[in-house]
Amino acid sequence: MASPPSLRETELRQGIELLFYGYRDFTHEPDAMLAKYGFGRAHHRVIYFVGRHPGMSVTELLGILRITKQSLSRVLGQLVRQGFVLQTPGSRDRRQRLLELTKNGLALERDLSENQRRRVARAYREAGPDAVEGFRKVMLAIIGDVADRRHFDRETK
Amino acid sequence: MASPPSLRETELRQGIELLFYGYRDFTHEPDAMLAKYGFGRAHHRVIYFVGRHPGMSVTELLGILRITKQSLSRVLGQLVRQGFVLQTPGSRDRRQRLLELTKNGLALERDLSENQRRRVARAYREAGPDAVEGFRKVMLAIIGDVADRRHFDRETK
DNA sequence: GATTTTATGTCAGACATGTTGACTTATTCT
DNA sequence: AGAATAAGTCAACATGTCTGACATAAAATC
Repeated sequence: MASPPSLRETELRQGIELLFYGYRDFTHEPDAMLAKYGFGRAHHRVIYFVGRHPGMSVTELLGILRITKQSLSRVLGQLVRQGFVLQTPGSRDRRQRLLELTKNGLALERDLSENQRRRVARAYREAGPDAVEGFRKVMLAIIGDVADRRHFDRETK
Repeated sequence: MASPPSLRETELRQGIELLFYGYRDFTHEPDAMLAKYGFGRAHHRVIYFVGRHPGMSVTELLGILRITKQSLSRVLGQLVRQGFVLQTPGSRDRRQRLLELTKNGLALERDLSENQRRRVARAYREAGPDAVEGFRKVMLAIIGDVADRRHFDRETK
């Protein structure tokens, strides 16, 4: 038989599994809601980040999502054609297509995020403020990209 | 203009984004490693859980992954044919195909998980023991399925 | 012992999401 | 004028997921 795992290894394995199960359950219900519109998780991500950063450019969105523009193009095109996202040429740089949610897009965003907000809110309430602070610390440290960590610094604004 | 988000909403939105960025970065490097074998994230999950629960049945694995058997079948079939997973009929119930990793499978599992273990280890070290305890509490509370939460109760064994 | 349920596998077809590569258009920068 | 940038488009393909239908073997039940 192999030697039993050390306490440390057990701890790390638990961390890995918490992330797996947590993310699986975190995305499950929104996925089901999106399916009713014929959309998938990719649409949710676009709607979420456009809602978060109204007036952002396509390039900025690509930088957050880390997918190719061809992948984005399909999803974004559907959302624009179906009236959830509006594109307007940038005034400073007219090559840009600045993105924002339409009224319908805002409603869908609220609907989708509401579910995740509720889940996170429940978890935060159950776990308590100190645990929340610990959760934030660990998740921030898991995020490898320093630029991404910065999203969370000034974000009390 | 819309009213500014409450502190509580900002907090919840941060939680949502921490999970998005965290999971994206958590899976990014293993995904790249798997691509070299022509495998994807689904293969990783199978290898991981079979390694964690040697001798588990296909039904048990389906219960953890929450995908259909047709989806699993393709991934599992590749892993079996390429000699990473071994199937043996159950002795008690000979309908079952009990799953375990081969020598190659074990090596691949170590290779893949090592990356994630390192990332989690670094995050745990940076954040400190109290933060880790908080992280565990919050993630457990995010996991909706009570049966899944139970994985983590007795898991110090 | 006959019937039903369970565990697993398989085939076929579809869809969502992602990739690479090549090319176009409009605009801005040098 | 020429190079670089922002965005879009077309084509082809890989992966992972799904539904639906059906097959086989073994176990459980009536």
